[in-house]
Amino acid sequence: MTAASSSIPDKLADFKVGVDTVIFSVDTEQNRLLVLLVMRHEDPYSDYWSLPGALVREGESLEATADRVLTEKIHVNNLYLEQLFTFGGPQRDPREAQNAYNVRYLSVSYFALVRYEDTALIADGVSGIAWYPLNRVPELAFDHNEILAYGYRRLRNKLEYSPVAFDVLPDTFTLSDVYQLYATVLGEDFSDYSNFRTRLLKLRILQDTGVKTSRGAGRPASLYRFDAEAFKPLKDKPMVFL
Amino acid sequence: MTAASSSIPDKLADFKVGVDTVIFSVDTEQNRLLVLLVMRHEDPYSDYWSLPGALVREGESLEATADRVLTEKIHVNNLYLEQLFTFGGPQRDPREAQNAYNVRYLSVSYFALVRYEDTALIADGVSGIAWYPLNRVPELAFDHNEILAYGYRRLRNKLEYSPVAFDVLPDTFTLSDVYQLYATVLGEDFSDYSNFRTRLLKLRILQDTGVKTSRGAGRPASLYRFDAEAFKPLKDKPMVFL
DNA sequence: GCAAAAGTGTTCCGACTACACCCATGC
DNA sequence: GCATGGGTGTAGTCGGAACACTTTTGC
Repeated sequence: MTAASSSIPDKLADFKVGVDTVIFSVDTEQNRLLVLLVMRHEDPYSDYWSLPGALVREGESLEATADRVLTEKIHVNNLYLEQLFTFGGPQRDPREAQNAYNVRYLSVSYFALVRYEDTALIADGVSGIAWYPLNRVPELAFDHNEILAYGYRRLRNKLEYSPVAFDVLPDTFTLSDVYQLYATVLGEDFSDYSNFRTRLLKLRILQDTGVKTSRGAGRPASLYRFDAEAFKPLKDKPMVFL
Repeated sequence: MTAASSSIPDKLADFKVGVDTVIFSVDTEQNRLLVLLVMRHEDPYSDYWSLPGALVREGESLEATADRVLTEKIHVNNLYLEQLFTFGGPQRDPREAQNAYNVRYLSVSYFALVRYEDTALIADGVSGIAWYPLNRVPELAFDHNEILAYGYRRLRNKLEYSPVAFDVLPDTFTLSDVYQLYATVLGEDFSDYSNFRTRLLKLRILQDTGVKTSRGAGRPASLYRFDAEAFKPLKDKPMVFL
């Protein structure tokens, strides 16, 4: 880490480190992008919605803390987890001012994408917890609106440049499932369906299982499976998905 | 990196926060990409090269700490500074084990790009400090090789998707100056010079000053100036530079 | 003249766009 | 049949890759 400069008269700051997670999910029924929020019940920002978070415990890695936040709030089967950004300016947390020991709070934010169908909110009766459609998110505690905005930017990028989508889709899925997911996150006007389809298949990372599925009216669709092996050579190559 | 053992009580960890900076520079004379390293003189990792860093002081923001590291080591005129990643697993720093109070060290890494010509290393006589060509970097202290690798990835991305290059170039420059910079960072085979030239001019973000400059043999080149106004509308748009 | 560096133009080809159109199902 | 959603094909266009060629300097 750091070379402790030999001449430091200035006092070093003491920190508690928090992990705030931006947890996204896609409601494929209603085509909405959701984000998980929890209601605060303590000062500061009591009665404000906020991103789920926790303070890092002894012996616990940052990522483990993020995992703990997730499992405390939802039962997660499959997900994608990635570090976002670290906010650490002094005075970003009002607790610092009130604190006699002058402890600072640092926030390492993580961004997660989970399967909506496989998650069950843990209703503990007391603390409110809810999926919010992204466009209806209220004013949040701390600088959480800022963190959320940054997380959303990152989600869109991830979707365009990496196959995260298949982490959140079921094992087998139709091509319009994929399209719906992309359209929900990126906006309706991101691409024509048939062109999207062509480009996606040209990547040769999807296997046609041959199985057809019929959902109401219309021609039955083929079920596809993500081929992790076929994707490997493309890993870390410059590539665009959409 | 999940280390939360269940036997540990739920005590919160106490942290000191360090800022480690990956400082890049381009030696346009010799077409080399350089990174700034400092020699450590204390345990742990005494006599190892490491990234310049410092611990965050009371009342000091993370970015201010990064700035302090820069000004302590070099006189900087123009630069680009951006947060990279936060490394915070337990046991990444050997000092943690020796420490009776069980204080953990978190490292927030920053990445900077500075003008080689405008910087002067502060030779304090004691601690070694040097520009290393990227391909000759030795084994570094802590996980600094990892941080450096990540910083290099980010530098290449920045160059391709944003006009950082013009932050490090002089006010006026020739088109091959720009090309040299890109080629040095991205590798010789990233593009043909004339195609690079065409694409760059098509962006219409460079003004031809009309002034010619002659450097030895060959036809004199036009000096261009970066037009920040013309770039504004392109800001945050999806665009590729190279 | 020749070498060296700057600057221009041209051809080829693949990718993306915008559609039109065919196919298989429920009702 | 017809509406609905799945799936295929095609013509036009844009932009990048490769490379030949011209221009202006130093020597």
